[in-house]
Amino acid sequence: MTQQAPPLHRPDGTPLRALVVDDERDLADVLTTMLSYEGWSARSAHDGASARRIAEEFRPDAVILDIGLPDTNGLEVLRSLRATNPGVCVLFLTARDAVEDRIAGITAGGDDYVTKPFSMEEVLARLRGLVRRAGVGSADAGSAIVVGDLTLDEDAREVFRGGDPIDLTATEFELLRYLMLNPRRVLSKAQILDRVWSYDFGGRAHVVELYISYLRKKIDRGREPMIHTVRGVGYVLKPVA
Amino acid sequence: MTQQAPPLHRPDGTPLRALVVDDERDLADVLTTMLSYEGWSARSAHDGASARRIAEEFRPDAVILDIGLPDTNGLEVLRSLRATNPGVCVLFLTARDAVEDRIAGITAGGDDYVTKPFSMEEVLARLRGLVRRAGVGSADAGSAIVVGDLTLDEDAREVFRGGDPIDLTATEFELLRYLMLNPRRVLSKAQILDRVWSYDFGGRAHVVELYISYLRKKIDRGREPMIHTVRGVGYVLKPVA
DNA sequence: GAGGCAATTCAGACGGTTCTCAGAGGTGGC
DNA sequence: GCCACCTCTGAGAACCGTCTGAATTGCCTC
Repeated sequence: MTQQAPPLHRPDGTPLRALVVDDERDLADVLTTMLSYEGWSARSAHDGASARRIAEEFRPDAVILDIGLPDTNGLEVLRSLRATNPGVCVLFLTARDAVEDRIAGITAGGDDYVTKPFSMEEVLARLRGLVRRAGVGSADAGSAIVVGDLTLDEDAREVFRGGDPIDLTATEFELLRYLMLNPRRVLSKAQILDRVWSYDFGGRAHVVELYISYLRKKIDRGREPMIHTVRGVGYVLKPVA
Repeated sequence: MTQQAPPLHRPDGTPLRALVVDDERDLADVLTTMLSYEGWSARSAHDGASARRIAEEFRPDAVILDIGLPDTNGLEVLRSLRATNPGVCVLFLTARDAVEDRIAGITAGGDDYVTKPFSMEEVLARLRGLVRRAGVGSADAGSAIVVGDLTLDEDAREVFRGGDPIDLTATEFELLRYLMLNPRRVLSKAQILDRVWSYDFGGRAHVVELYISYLRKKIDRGREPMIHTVRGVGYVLKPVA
């Protein structure tokens, strides 16, 4: 729900364009909607043929492509995308058990991939990374997020609080990144769950409390706290004075 | 009921449109009526089929959707809404105990949800937040409400009186927000109760007095008072000087 | 000034939320 | 295959917010 208004726009000022290609309509719709909220111009396609057609006319800067499409070979789609939109960034979606080396082959050109089921945060972060490295978006974007004396580097996967390095697990990192992308904004547990945990996660908001507690130990312990509880609502990350 | 006339209109000057989808007719009607008073163009639907039909023709900017609909799967309705009205804001209504398992995964970036039983203030605030962040309404709307030297920030859930931060509980916050949305207007206790407390609250207006007393302690103590009692009628919030 | 009613405030009970710990289960690395 | 680490579940305890009831204060009228 955040609408981060990241500096995602082309040199001419129009928003970056993303095309979502997935035959699971619900998933494609959710991704498309979310991308719109994040400042992208987003469209979706549910099969290879329409993907090709839309890509030609829409001219996306990035494509989120499920390579497990049923009607067409995902690689087919990829090839025609590349033919009509040379230089487009591609983020692959793939089932967990898909053969790893096949992925490695097709992502050679600087593309990236995410395994299903993924979290929204993961997809967005990867996409941001892709366009940043491709130099498509506005130039100023670095790979670090800064809130007060907290720094999080996406590429290096490093976190510092006032010079001290902080070791985080994967989940802790994603949670902190989400908080840092929304400083001073109170985020509900449901919101956090939706964004940081996989879309098929069945558990309840209790995990959020648990991971907030982990983060506090690593980030706030012995310091002026940055993570605050808003009882009955959620959590906020605030820079210290 | 207040008729706040917030700046809710589309670029072309017509009011924002909201569709309420709930099979509890009474509740849907109350919501629809209230939205109309608040300056929305509002309509209601009581099942999935009519929701779909109305949405297509009415083209709402926001939808309030009970995902516990009996005849249809709420998710079905959601899908067809998304298909015909891409980018529409959705505010989900859900029973308290059904919450966290089902919601996760269906809320795309900008959606939000409220658990039944809710207060009108809660629904309105969430809805305002949705359209504000989606950038649908008039552009000037920030997340802060200001009355005199009192400031209330919805996103950060922060309140300041003349620079001093003020810590409020959830109920206190909602009450103050309602007062601040109606400065200089005398609000009766019944009105406040209807608006700030859940629709199934059985208690009496005494709680309103109690919470006004809490608010005074936090906001007015040691300062020129802003909250005034109008004996036999209700309360008013006035900017000082 | 007395009486009555409205409003305020206090104190305490109750219930829900949140935090934290300990451990089970799973995953990936070696 | 074994080990280390990560993630999640469940339970208990502490904490905090909400509401009730009763006592007190203040206001208005007669």
